[in-house]
Amino acid sequence: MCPAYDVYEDRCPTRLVLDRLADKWALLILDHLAEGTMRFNHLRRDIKGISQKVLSQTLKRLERDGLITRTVYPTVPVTVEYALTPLGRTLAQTAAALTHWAESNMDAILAAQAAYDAAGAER
Amino acid sequence: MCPAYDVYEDRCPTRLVLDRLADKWALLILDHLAEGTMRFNHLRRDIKGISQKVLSQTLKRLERDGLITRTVYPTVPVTVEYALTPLGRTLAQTAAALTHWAESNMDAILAAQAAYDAAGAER
DNA sequence: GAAACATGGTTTCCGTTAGATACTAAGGAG
DNA sequence: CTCCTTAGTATCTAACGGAAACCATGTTTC
Repeated sequence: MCPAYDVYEDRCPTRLVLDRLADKWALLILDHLAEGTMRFNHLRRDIKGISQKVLSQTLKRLERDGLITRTVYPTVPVTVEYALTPLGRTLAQTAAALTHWAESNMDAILAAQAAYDAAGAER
Repeated sequence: MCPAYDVYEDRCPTRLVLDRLADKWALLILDHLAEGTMRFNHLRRDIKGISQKVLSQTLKRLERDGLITRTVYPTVPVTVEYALTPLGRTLAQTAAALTHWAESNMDAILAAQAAYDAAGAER
């Protein structure tokens, strides 16, 4: 047991959570669901490049963690809606900070990579 | 090209960055380096459970992205120090938000998982 | 003089995972 | 009768991560 949770400890449960949060697709899904309730194929279309399997798996994990809700409507064909829980909404804000950081600092990173690769090529 | 960067676009470079940031080990390393300059084995000891290979690879990627610096001192045995760059420091703040979220919301997530698993077992 | 220890890695192997693709069920449109 | 939609599951393969061994180098120990 961890008296106080500590992500640096190997067996601390926070590690399990960090494993889940530190996932590109989970962050994108949470970030996107912050805009409102969405259906499976809607998410699949908007989050370009995600496969059906990974989307399905990631949604299931997020539901298990209590971050999103999954509501099935018995229409034909069946309709399934995903929405953030209050807990998920707090995390989505943090996730948004990460995606914003990425969008804001892209240029600096691309420049650093170019400089690094150029220095490496000279050797 | 993305006129404005957009993480939802498949080929946008922000996706590459998000891939890198959304990595458990990278987040922990950045978060830990925020406390100050550190050497290889120091990081390895503090971040419990990380393997040498993964630590080495992750440090290399972070250096290439311009987030950390790597300084070699020709002592015996050789000393290598890692430190955050100014860019890395801004990201470390965001990373800290994630690890803090994990530590703060552990209980809620564990409870959600238990409830989910209990409901699933009944079926 | 060989053996052990410290540093900061690289190499090798193996198992899990992710991604691509194809398929399912169940009704509606053409 | 065939194709379209919905929300997934099944299957196969390629890539990735972790464990452990190995490397170079110099100092200390036996």
